[in-house]
Amino acid sequence: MADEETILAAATRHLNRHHTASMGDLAKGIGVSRATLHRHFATRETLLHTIARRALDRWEAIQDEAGIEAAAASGDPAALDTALRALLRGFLNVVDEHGFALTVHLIADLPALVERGERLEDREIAFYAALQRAGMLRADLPARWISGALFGLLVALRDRLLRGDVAPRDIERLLFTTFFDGFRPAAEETS
Amino acid sequence: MADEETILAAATRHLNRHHTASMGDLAKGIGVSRATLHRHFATRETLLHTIARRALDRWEAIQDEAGIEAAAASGDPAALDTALRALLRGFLNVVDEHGFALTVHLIADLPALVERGERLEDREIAFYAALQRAGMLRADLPARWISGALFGLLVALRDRLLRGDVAPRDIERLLFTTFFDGFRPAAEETS
DNA sequence: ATCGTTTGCGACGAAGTTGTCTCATAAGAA
DNA sequence: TTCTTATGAGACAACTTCGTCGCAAACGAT
Repeated sequence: MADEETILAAATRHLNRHHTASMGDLAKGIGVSRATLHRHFATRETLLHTIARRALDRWEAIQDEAGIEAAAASGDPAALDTALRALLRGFLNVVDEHGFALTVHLIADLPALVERGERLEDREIAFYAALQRAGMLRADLPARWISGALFGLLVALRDRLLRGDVAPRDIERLLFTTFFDGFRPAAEETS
Repeated sequence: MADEETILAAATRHLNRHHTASMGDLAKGIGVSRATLHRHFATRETLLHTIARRALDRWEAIQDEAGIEAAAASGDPAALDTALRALLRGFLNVVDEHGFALTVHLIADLPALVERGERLEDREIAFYAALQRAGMLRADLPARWISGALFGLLVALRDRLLRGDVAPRDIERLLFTTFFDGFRPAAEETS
């Protein structure tokens, strides 16, 4: 019953909703006793850091599976485009479990994790910069802002998902078209 | 020294950084004693709700000053465009003080505030819908998603501001162009 | 100078949380 | 079955936070 991975996922989902949940709250939400929770994670801090580490693992895996480094190195527009879309789809796959806005605060006190997060972010920003050089993304905006804006869109998407305002099958279209095109109507040839 | 408005603003800024700060932490961060803090706000809950109420006040004022209701009622494209830009600028003015992502969680336990937030959100969504009808915003996306995405962009902007990644004077341009145009490069006539 | 107000400081009990422990029970493998 | 392991329930002290209080000092207006 007590698959550690299961506990972590449940705890993450619960923390997504109630950021300040105590160990007792979490145990109840997960469906295990507080003692069991403590057997798996000696400390509340340990649990939080484990969750954060797992989120970073996922993030890194998504980047790797999308092949952003190879694509950036190649500079090939087609490869870059493919990698970008794979990256976004990877984020969408975990958008419901991982509270992106939350993760950052979970690790604020552990320099090693903070630094690892920054490395992942830098790697991603370098990828966006490559996309800009290849003409696949606007070059008149900082690559760092592209990263930040995408992050914000994912946060918003997750929020809307939680509130049931958007359907899961729509999120890919919403993210892609918003990220690429924004909200200005396509210029039409007015007759 | 103890202007209540000053205390609220300082507490808000501090909570933006440390979501779980105790009354002692807040008092220290603000620069007053814990007793004084309790004299102004009997309970931590009271303080949080006051902050949330203030955020809702600001939000409503921004909507009012932008004149989104009149613009939506008129249906006039020019008026709608003016109101939209005023709305965005209004948000930008408070983006550094108010943690948008935070506010929602502060009021989660007070139905009256939740409801008020939903009313403001609905009013804004009606405004976006009017913009869509007038052809000023894409009509192929839910107005509710427009609202959410804008929210996400503001969260991201605030985050980048806090981290010093973007300059205050750039945020208006970043927000406007991202919101309207996204990150796809403008189609160029390749020679 | 004096009075009234506000503030900081320190203390207090009440309440909640944390981490540890014990014990009885349930589950599973040999 | 029997033995091993994992679990739930409960109790425990240590710690933190909270809300309140009393008191002395600082401040401001008259």
